[in-house]
Amino acid sequence: MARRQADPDRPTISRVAAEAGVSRATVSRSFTHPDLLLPATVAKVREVAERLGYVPNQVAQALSTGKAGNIALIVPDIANPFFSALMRGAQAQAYRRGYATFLGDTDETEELEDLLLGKLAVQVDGFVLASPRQDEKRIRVHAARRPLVVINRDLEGIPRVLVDTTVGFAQAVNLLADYGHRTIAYVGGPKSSWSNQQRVRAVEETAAARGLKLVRLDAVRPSHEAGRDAVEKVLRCGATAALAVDDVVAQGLMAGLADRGLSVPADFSLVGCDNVIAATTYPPLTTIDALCAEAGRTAVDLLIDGLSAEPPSERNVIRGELTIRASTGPAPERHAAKKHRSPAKSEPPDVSPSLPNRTER
Amino acid sequence: MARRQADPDRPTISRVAAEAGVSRATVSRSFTHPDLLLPATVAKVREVAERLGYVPNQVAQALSTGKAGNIALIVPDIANPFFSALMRGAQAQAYRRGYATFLGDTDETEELEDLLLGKLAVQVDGFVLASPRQDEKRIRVHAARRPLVVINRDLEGIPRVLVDTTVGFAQAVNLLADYGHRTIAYVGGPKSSWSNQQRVRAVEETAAARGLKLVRLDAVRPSHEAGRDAVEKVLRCGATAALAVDDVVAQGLMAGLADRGLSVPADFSLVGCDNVIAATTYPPLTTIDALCAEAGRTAVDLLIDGLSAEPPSERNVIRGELTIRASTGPAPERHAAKKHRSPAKSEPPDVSPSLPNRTER
DNA sequence: CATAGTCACGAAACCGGTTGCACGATCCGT
DNA sequence: ACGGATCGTGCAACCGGTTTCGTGACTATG
Repeated sequence: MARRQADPDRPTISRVAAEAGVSRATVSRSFTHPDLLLPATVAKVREVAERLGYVPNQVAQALSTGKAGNIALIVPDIANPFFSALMRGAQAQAYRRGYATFLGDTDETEELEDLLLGKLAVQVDGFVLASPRQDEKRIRVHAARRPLVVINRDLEGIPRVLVDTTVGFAQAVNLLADYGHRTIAYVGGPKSSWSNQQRVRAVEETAAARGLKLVRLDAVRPSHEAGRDAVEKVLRCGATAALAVDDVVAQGLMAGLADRGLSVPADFSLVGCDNVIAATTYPPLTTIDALCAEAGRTAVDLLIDGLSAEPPSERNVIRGELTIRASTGPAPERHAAKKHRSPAKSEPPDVSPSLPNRTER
Repeated sequence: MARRQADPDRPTISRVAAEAGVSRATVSRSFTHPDLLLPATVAKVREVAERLGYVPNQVAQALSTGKAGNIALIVPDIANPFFSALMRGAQAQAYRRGYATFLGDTDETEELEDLLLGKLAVQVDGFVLASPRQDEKRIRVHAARRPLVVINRDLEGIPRVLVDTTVGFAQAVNLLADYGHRTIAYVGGPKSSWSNQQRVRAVEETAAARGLKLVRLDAVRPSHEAGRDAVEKVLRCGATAALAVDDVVAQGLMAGLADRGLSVPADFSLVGCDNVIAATTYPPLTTIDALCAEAGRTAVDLLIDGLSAEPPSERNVIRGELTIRASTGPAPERHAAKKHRSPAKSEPPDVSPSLPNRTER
């Protein structure tokens, strides 16, 4: 026996019980069900516990009760600012509600996602799974074993929070149309991404409605390089504006355009999505706010609420709206695009009928 | 009794033992000390376990052995790309070595840092504490209770990994001097940040050695806004180049300069630090590579190695070197700074001779 | 062929909590 | 004054593993 406990002087429930002259059960109850005891008893136990610096051992509690007091957050890529922001919101909320957070980075692979969900299962009371890359079947298997809230994937029967950017993308396409752009491009992300599919659809529909020519390009992994590499194709097809699946790709596009001597928004207009690095680029990106932090927070609330009560409202939609900054402007005059150097001082057209009034910066 | 276990059909060691016709002890040993058993027995148990889908319950193991199989990663701000990158490296390495990772975001406050270290202590075998904001005393208290590896703070007696950017900053100052800049600015970060202190010193020394005038500005929190806001002061003091405590601040400076119609590097040169968003700005930032992922990985290795063997090498220095990109160039001609529009195609001067060799501490 | 020494395995204690049940004390009604 | 609730607390089982110690079988030795 006597495997050494790592923290040797940490008092246990037995020590407190002995010191206070009560049983271990009473000490336990003083903390978990004080209403069952005499106030005087509770006070005495608490006093002794305080003096000894006793803190219940969470691992033992977890084993005994089956409640770990932990949740896990599984994301495809920590370094992607969208997920960083989401994690930040989620972790803070979990902490506020007394839960500690495990972190899993799946490196955008299904295998790791599956493995992590399996490995962490015992240690947590539930999962927040952001933008899963895995197929639906496996997700359902995991959801059956442990409470699980999904972010940005629409799975019937599983509690989920969805950031609806369709309205935002429609607004963006309308903005570009109002600005006189006739050919626009959409630079997309992974096929398996629900967000991407949703955005594609919104852009296609609105472009059709406004009679715009739309060119679709797909980036396998949504990265800066992917954006930069897409520029050539975008320009070749004659587009004068592009919408990107996220801000990172949009920033990549911006760099690629700058490399070719094109300036934004004078020569080309750009719209991102997420609003997470959008304010820090130059020029600041017009983008659809994905309310990442709120999504993370909501997912955690949903999960934790669902642990005590019955599973909560299943489909929670957060609507992201367009935030207009400086990367969008009037279409350049035809065939005068290159080396056109007027700072585009013209005001945005009055697009109010088709636009929200939210015009930051 | 019968507090309900959350995962009802998960087989336990007893079920496996019964099914295999052996005792629980034997099942346990089949996994932890197979050398003590007959190969045939091990094979049989393994087979049954496999069939039942048995996986040892990590919580029970933790309680019994005192080894949790978890580590915690405490950072001041998840959303800061430097820490994102670091976490990515750390988490991946922990996973590779069979450890799960807790995540703590301290929101740049000492209090949360202290609280998180306390709360998580039972659940983890050790901590990686990145860029602590807390005072040394408290850190030592925590280090005494649990193995702890610090990143970017030089605390005698505590295993630590330090990203030494002094050489890189010296190289950067020399580069600027060679380019003909006479007045340069350093835009710093939090006082409590070891990295910042170290960088200040390197810049001061090298600037003095090269006879440059140096202006120091401090940003309380290293953010984009802080960088942007610093531009006015920087310009007012006549600097033609600036070094920033990190890439985020540098990017903020870039935006502020652009707002004033100044272009980089033609009118002003800029150097960042970390090399984490540096390649994605436009123009790409000259920066000092802080090898974030490597730092995270090293810290985790140090920590885990230290759990079995005796505490490892204490002071581990990773040297970050200058990465020259496009944000640095020749100093503009005097009083001709504004609206100067030559793309500065000149090659960087050869900076090697004036570089210091190893300026540690 | 008796005895000591190995070896593989099982019984049971233990990690540090929680909780069902029993028991004794107090309180109440009649 | 007595019987039955009610209440506060302790006993002991339990969560699911690990590990010490002991035991019986088998082997080696004299």
